[in-house]
Amino acid sequence: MTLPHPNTDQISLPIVLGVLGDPTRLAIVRYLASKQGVPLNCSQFLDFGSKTNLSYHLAKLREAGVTRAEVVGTNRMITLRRADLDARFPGLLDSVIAAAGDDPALPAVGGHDIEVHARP
Amino acid sequence: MTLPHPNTDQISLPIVLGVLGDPTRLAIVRYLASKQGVPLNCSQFLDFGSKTNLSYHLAKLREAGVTRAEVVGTNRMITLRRADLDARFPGLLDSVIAAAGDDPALPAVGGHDIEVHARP
DNA sequence: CCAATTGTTCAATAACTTTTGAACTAAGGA
DNA sequence: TCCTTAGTTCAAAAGTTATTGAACAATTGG
Repeated sequence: MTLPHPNTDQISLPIVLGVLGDPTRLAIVRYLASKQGVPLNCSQFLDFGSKTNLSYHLAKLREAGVTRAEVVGTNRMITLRRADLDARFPGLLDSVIAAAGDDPALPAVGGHDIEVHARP
Repeated sequence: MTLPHPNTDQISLPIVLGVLGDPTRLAIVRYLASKQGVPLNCSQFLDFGSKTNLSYHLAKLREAGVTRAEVVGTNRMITLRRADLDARFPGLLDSVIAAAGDDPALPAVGGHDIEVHARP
């Protein structure tokens, strides 16, 4: 019940760049980065597209090695493969995320920052 | 007789990433970077594709703001827009070029390094 | 002027990408 | 067991991208 992911050394630069060169996927990556490693399930990206469409984009990100998806019950918990990407392409992810943050043409990251344990 | 280029502030992150997510164009950018700012004409990229195909890829790079093409006689002298890209997306180009250099799946950059003034 | 060099444009084609809705699977809770 | 929630798969449609060869334009050198 585990989904296929490339090993760190199988992650390909042109594939990663191509995958990040899509506004929807870039928004997903930005959102994941803003959550500082907290895993998100697919439904939390519904602002960025339909359920079917997200399934497609999240599969692309996973197959490229940008994200990791862990099966937990009926959920796929999704995280950025930050350490793996930093090991493979030092500085790349940071500069992409920083650049995306500065670009007013891209949609602002929504949500409630990194308030993980919301108090009632 | 000047070709259209985006201004620095018009350079778009997803477009740049998408354009770099092609092995031919990534090879062109690597090769330009290895030449340290020395302008190259299109014919010097013929290892990476046919003349027609290069015209296509070089136009993509130029329109994305990754390269600059200056018309000099019948030549288009091509340079990387390093300073503009660094200003717009700090660290991005450097990390891409470094990552490309480490990736054994990509073709090695050929040519004669930065020996600009070859002595007879 | 003539020929060679440099690169573009065009049309055709093939291949890939994105998006959609309907149908589906799989786990969890009542 | 039945229903709900979470997400995938499939096929179709639409759009985009890459590649090619033939024809073209523009400059330069003889």
